[in-house]
Parts: sequence; C-alpha cells; structure tokens
Amino acid sequence: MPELPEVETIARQLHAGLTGRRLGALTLSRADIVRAAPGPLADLLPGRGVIGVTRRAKRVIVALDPPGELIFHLGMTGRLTITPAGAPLEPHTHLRIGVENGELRFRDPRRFGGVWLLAAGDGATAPRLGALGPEPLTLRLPEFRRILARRRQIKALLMDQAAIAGLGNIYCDESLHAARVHPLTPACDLPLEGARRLLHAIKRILRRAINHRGTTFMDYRSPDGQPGSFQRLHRVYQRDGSPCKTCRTKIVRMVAAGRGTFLCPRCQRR
DNA sequence: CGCATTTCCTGGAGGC
DNA sequence: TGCCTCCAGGAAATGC
Repeated sequence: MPELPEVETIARQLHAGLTGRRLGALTLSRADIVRAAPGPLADLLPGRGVIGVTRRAKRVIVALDPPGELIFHLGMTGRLTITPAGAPLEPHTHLRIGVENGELRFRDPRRFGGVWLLAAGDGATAPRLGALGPEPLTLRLPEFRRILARRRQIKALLMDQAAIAGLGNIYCDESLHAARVHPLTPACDLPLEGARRLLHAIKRILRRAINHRGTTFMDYRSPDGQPGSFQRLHRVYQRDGSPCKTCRTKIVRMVAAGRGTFLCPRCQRR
C-alpha cells in the first residue's frame, strides 16, 4: 500500500531512470485505468520527453515536454517498474511505455489506482483526483493547528487527503502512537503540546520511512524490484497481540475511520 | 457537519 | 487438495 514514503521512493527512482529520456511505443491493455486524458495516450505520449519525476502526496508526477503531466496514483496494489525490453510480462500489467533503456510498466491487480494525462497545472480539477491538503513534511505548526481545529476524530482527519496529503493507514497509526494520541481523540481537543508532538512524530516517521525505502508488507516494491524495510521499525501497525515496544502492554486492533487501526491502549489513552 | 456504510477489485487466508 | 467465504484498504459516493 504505497503511502508518501513509498511514493517518494518510487518517484526518486523513476526520476533517475527516466529524466532526459523520450517516450516511445505505448501499449494500453486496460483502457479504464486511464481516468482522464484529452485523447488516446497512444497519440499523445510517444515522442514526448521526460523533464523529471516528482511526488505530490501519494501521486507520481511525470513532467513532460512538450508540457504536460502524466500522473500515476497507485491505490492499494499499483506498481511502477522500469523493465528491460522483452522481460516476461507480469499479470495485470495495464500500461507499457517504451523508453530507451527498456519499458515503463504500470501494474495494478486491484485497480484502485489509475493514470491521468493532464495539461500542466490541471491537477486540481481532474476527475477522481480530488483536492489535496498540504504536504506533511513541510507543514508548520500554526497551519497544522488550524487543520486540527475541528471536532473530528484525529485518525479520520489525518487520513483525509484534503486535510493533509500523503498519510495512509500505516504512517497514521505509527505517528499517533509515537505522539501518544488515541486515534478517536477529537482533533480540536489536542492541546498545543499534543499538536506539536504529533506533527513532529509525523515528520520524523515519514523521514525515517523514506530512508528505509518505505514499508513492504505484501505487494509494495520500488521500481528496481526491491522491498522497503521500514516494517521492521513499526511499533503498532500489524502488531496486535504483541507487546508495545515502549511499555510492554499488548497492542490492540480496532476500527477507526473505517480502517483497521492499531494502538497501545496504555501509551495512547483517550 | 461528522461519521458509518457501501462501492470498486483481487489475492491471500481461513474454514470445512 | 479444493472449494467457498471473508477480508484487506485509498478514495469517493451515499445514507443517517
């Protein structure tokens, strides 16, 4: 499940592998993964150059010349790889684009992900590419406090991409535990010190996860095929029944914001 | 407004 | 071994 650190890892590798290359032949095996485009990708992409690859929230953005943006959202099981030409085709490969050193491939078994081709700057209004809140890594405390100023469960708020963009279930739970905040706490009930702790925890955990190339539980691999390793440093996610690494109390699982949610009932009191 | 539920989709896990 | 059912979840839509 690619969240911000995984998408950052993917974008960095694609940037290294694609920048300065020209896009070639295109094969689209499942048309419905293209969520928005001004016309057929096969007419619009081949021949264009790649200026660079960046990340915004959980999206991979390929900047094109002539100008435009090819955006990938990976959903749950989406994977982007740069594959040698002629490598065996893996199941659920929906899109292939030739590049000089091989092929950019987009796979996504569950198809929660998708592809957008946009004129530069059109990102905010495209269908199924909803508005995004600020990036957590550069968020400052006063703005974070404004975001928190609502009577809404803190977990639901952190998961809402329109409030803060890029956190998903894993890093949300890990951050709440590190900051000792219960997931059901109304956001506006967090005192100044709690908000400061939570923001610092979010940033620290995201940075450390990026350094570990993200978390791999099942599907996630970066474009070079390697798994991440941050799962070894998880303190609550998927650890229900195991002792809290801080206080030895058993980690419990509950449902919050419609998602499996892991917490330490002692470290994270209501 | 906020929260829960449903929808999309497949592979993996567990039951029998 | 082989079915069957259930369930995970990012994000949007729907219902209360």
